[in-house]
Amino acid sequence: MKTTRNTTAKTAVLEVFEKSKTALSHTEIQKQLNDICDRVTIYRILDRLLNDDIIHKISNQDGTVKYAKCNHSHQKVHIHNHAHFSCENCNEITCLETVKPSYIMPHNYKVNEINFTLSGLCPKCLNSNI
Amino acid sequence: MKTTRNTTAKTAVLEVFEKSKTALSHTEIQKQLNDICDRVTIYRILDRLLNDDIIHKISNQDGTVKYAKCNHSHQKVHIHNHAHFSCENCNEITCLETVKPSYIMPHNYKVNEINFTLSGLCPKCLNSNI
DNA sequence: AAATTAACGCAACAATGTTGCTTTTGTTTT
DNA sequence: AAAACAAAAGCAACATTGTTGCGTTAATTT
Ligand SMILES: [Mn+2]
Ligand SMILES: [Mn+2]
Ligand SMILES: [Zn+2]
Ligand SMILES: [Zn+2]
Repeated sequence: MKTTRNTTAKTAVLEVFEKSKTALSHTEIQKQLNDICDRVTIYRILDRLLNDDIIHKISNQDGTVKYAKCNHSHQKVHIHNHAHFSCENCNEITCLETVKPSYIMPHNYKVNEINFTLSGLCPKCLNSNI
Repeated sequence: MKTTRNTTAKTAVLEVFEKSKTALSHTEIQKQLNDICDRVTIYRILDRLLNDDIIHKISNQDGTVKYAKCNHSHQKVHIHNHAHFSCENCNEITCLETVKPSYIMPHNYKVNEINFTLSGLCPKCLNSNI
């Protein structure tokens, strides 16, 4: 059985996530790490963290991919049913943990996951744009 | 004022969309066109069709980008508020024109657009997997 | 038919992500 | 504490996707 190790790079990446209030792209993580490791290493760390349900991936409408820490209290079954907000002005993506959409599906579909992203102006940008 | 022209390549791309029941990626379009034009040309045609609200763009959770024809009856204000379904088995993406999520947002956000993608098994794959 | 310019083809480039292979390092075992 | 083991890192090379500049082609107007 394959065990996971706590390397310095992985710890550093986790610290970056811990400090950030918003979701982060691979490039943003790399910049914050000040090149303490190779970019491939960051990709592999992200893969592991995704696999261990420590972070989740958010694909934005514009094609950018970001990652954010999961803040669930380690349930057995891990479901990401919350929405995300993408600000058109500052391009920050935040988890909206409280926003869970309700919807009616046609028959004969099996839904395993949902991805609900809203875009517009975040509170910060809305206030500064009065 | 810049006018748009009906070129053979653009007409061919539109025909591909017309024939397809599912959303198409740039690569899928290129294959169906049998290289009648350069790949850059397809990108530029897609840009124009997006701009003219003839197609809309769907970014999937896995990072793939697809496009589908808009089937609205040319309203003045164009809103894409329908959901999309992404099949984990056949990787097809379809518009769910009838599925429109309801949700409650926190204050101080201005929502301009929503992007709601569900993934799982489509009716076709669900039936063949019994 | 000639003029105009949107659109095309091609080459070059950029961003993002993946893979193979050797070396390093975290963890377990002796 | 040293040796053994294997996960993870580093590095180079490659793949995919999308963009840009520029000379040429072709759709549309005059
Ligand atoms: Mn989570
Ligand atoms: Mn539409
Ligand atoms: Zn903002
Ligand atoms: Zn399917």
